[in-house]
Amino acid sequence: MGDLRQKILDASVALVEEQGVRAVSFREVARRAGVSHQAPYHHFGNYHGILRAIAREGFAGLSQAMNDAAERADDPLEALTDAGVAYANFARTHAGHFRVMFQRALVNIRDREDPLEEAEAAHATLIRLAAAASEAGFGSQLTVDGLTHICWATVHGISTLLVEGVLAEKTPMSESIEAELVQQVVRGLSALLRKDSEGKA
Amino acid sequence: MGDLRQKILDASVALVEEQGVRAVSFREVARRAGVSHQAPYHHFGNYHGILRAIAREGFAGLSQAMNDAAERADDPLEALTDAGVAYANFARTHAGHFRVMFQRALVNIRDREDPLEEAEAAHATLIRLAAAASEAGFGSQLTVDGLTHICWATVHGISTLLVEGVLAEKTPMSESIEAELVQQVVRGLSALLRKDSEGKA
DNA sequence: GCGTGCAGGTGACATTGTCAAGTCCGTGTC
DNA sequence: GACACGGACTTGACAATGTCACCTGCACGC
Repeated sequence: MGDLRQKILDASVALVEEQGVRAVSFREVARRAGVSHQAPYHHFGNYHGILRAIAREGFAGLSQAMNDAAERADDPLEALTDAGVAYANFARTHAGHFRVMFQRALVNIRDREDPLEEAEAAHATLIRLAAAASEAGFGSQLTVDGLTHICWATVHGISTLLVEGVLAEKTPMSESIEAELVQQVVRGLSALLRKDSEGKA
Repeated sequence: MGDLRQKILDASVALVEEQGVRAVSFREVARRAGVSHQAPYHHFGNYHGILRAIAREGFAGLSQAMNDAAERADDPLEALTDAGVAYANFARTHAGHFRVMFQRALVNIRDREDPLEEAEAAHATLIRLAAAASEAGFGSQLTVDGLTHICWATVHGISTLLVEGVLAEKTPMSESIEAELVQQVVRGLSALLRKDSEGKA
């Protein structure tokens, strides 16, 4: 029954979601998993090991969500757009993972020895999709890099604003309103890019 | 000589900058300030009190940076754009504050009793600038809310990506490259908005 | 039969946030 | 001048945390 590892991971993610990263304690997740305070240590080495494992899981899921969404689209800009929506929706529905993935002090994605391959794969997907859209003529007044960075920044920004509840005027927002906000922002940017390419033609 | 409070605050911000929020310990900041482990308690009530004070300071600075930048511009879109650049540059140069400001588990901006006025002021500035730009015809295919959210998301996104070092291919980026990236992203979006309004005219 | 290594447990240690008392000192007020 | 008072800071204690060193089963190869 090697499922203790996963059980600990799930308990940790749930804790991050409910009370933030600070609430994740080695001993608390052990308690929730019903084992001794040293059992997690055995699987993850140390505290950062748990966070790193969460990030791995998160980036793998993010990659898959983006790729799945992009595959179903039939135009490079739409593929980029749909992947962006998928990115933000993944963040919304996996707040626990997302909070851990992008905090350098918790997980160093770019550790010289032992970089997070899952993160690099997700990054590669983004770059590939943006390059395809750029090549197809979208965002013609921007460089490839410029297009990539604008798209990433916008999608990442709406994700963090939602995950941290910054946009909520009061009390938590409903699921559907959050989903609409994502559409508004990502499709809005997409429309600007499309119009830009039309103007050129 | 009531400067202990500020000294503790500065030490805390420095710690966040260097090692992340998790490194901020009541006792460590006291040690750095050369006082007993209970001195900070006296000024801030509890651990979250320090973080809250950091957020206050941060949002006040952010507001001022945005307002100063917007004032110098002579066109509503340019004002919005310059404020966006100021937002991201404030984040870059005040990473310690920025990390604390937007984490709900650390500081609840929208606490029902005792909301962070400084944060609300910054929010109001953003809304005012976006509304002015929208009224002037920029982003004509977007609603006011849509324009606000896209701009905020993009600017906030590039800020967090830079602050957390996600964009750095390897080792820390140089100051000037980061500054260029901010310009690229924010002015890029601005250009898309301007072009959008031209098409309509 | 026996060693080896993995999965997990026990107990200890320094360190943390917080509580409950102190001490010191400047500022009224009588 | 004596005295109460409250703010600024200290000391000492407590439970909880991450980590270390070491122990217990137990499956496997030979």
